[in-house]
Amino acid sequence: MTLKELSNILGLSPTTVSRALNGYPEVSEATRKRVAAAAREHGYAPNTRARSLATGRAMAIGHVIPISAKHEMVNPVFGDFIAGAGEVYSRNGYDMLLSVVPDDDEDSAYRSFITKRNVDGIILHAPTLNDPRIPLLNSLGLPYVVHGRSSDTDASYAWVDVNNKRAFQRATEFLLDLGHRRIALVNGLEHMDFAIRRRAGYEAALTARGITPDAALMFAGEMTEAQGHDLTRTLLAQPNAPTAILVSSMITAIGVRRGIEEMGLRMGRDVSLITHDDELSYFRNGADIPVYTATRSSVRDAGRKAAQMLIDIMQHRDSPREILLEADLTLGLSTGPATPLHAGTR
Amino acid sequence: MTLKELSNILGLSPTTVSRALNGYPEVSEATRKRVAAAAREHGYAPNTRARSLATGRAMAIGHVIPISAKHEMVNPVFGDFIAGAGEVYSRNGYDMLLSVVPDDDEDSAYRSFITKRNVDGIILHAPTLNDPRIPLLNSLGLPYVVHGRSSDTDASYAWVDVNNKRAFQRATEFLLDLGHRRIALVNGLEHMDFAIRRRAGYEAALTARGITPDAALMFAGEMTEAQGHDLTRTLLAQPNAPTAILVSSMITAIGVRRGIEEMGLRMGRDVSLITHDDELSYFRNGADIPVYTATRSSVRDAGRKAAQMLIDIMQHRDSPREILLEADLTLGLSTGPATPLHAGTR
DNA sequence: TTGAAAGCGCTACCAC
DNA sequence: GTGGTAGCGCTTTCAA
Repeated sequence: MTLKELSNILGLSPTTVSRALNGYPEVSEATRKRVAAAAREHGYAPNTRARSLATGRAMAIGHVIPISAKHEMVNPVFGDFIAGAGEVYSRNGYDMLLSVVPDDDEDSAYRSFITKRNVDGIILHAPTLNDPRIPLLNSLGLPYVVHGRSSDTDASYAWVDVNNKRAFQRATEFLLDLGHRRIALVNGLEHMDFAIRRRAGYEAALTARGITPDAALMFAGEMTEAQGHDLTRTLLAQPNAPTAILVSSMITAIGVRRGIEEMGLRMGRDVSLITHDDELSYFRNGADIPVYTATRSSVRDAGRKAAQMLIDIMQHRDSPREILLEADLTLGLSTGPATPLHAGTR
Repeated sequence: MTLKELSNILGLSPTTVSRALNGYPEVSEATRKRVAAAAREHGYAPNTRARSLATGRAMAIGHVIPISAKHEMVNPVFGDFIAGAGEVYSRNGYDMLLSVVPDDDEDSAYRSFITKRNVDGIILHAPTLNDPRIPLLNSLGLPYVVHGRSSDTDASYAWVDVNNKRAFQRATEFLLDLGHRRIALVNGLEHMDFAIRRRAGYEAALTARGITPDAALMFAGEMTEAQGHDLTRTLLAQPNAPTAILVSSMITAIGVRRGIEEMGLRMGRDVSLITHDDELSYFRNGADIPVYTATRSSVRDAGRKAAQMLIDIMQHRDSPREILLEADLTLGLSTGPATPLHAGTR
């Protein structure tokens, strides 16, 4: 069913039908009703391609999802972000275009979005320190919003971010309050902006209590299970092992837990683990493990906010261009002590 | 840069330039070279919208990602599947359109894809028992491939699936080999087809050893951490507790682990856990926990295969319409005994 | 081997 | 308030 066919059925011109359907004011109420009814009856919906060719707007937004070229891993938070953004898009009539590319070849994806002209805007994921894509997009002149921030960039840009620094600062403080002094940090790769901020929060909390961050307790790497496992075994086998571990990713945390298990240690008794994800919904059961954060829901919320911001930008609506979300922190109580561990405890 | 502008620069007609760029045979080699060079130089790429309006092909494929209306959770495997599919799409010039919808309102997404005519094909995710979307899509006449299968459906359809039954059968056999007799199953919701097949595998393995599946040890629910945690506590507090737990999801397994920790039990000593995900990469370290599967990579592979199959269908190419992938099983060895647990062990 | 022109389905300008 | 019509940028006959 095309606009022309529909207008023939109605005995109206395509012009009028189009106007009626698109809410133009100069159409009589009676006609509008009649047109709407006929459209519904015949299951008419405008052809997106034709419309966007005529209007010049693609009514679509592009997401470039980088995957680690090495591990072929997709960061699970993207799913949450995408879900939040998708909600807002569909409410506003936008389509979501996804482009999954190895993280060593992202530029081409952006350029292709632009030259093929099939999106009106872009969400930029996983920004790094001084991210080169920001000046690239600025020069290309395509509206965009960054999911995260990029430290050390001169360029200005619109962004939505979770307060990673504050979240990690609070988590660290929590462990300090429990008496822990040797707290390890298992972080993401530190060219990623979020990882830099998380470390900053961790260090700030330690420093505020007069503890000098110990390089031997800080790790940055790909957020895989294996990484978490291997690091944990190494860490806990040290003569001066940490009593608590702060982990930057749910996936890595699985490996960390396994490492702890393998060492024959018990969570909450021998070692405390805080993971940066919402493992908290069942905390009510009186677990003796400190539990922290809710990034999954924060990330979904960030998706909603970023999508709305981008739409506002594209439609020249005035609204904030920088949004910092708190990670909806919830901390549990631990009954576990903070005694040092020794090699070979197992 | 439009085709017309480019043709003006070259002193050729748009027709010729179009033909040269699209590999039509009647263009002279010299012209083709000249055109290609100019296109590259001026960064010309055809406007997707215009092209697809002219050809009638959208050059895009739609994915409808259902999210649990209750939990707002996105199944992490979608990320892996999408990544695999995206790879194939971009190699073949297709865009990927994502539509994230609550699982109680999926029909509208399919219909909208079709009426708006912005995709040439669809990948159907998360099929249920006798999934109504299959006849719907058959009647709509849009090419599609199912990621998974739908038991009890008369209709025929193209699909790519992982061998869930065999994977769970093997995992169960592995636990049986270790001496376990009371093995719990923490499964996904059993209107989902994959969950039905997993249970079938579990039951088949038990039955083959003369063990009658015990309804008190089988659970089906949303695959959340909380679910895994609560179930595990309940399970292990029973007088006749299981000695091993087979878990259907990486996320749920996190909760199960926590439940085990909270009960004061030790993995591999008091209880064995097998999770359906690739926790195996670091098994070489001599963990004493049985470890199983590699769905993440299988799922990515399924994404690739499904995308290719859909493209083949759309381009009327002959190829298999049903692909069953093995889950790339790797089983570790457990040193854990299979002794019964008692309430209050903690 | 190349080009002119129609048309994909829609919007938007200009008349009435 | 309604309708005619010229494009949007491309592909695809048909003619040369």
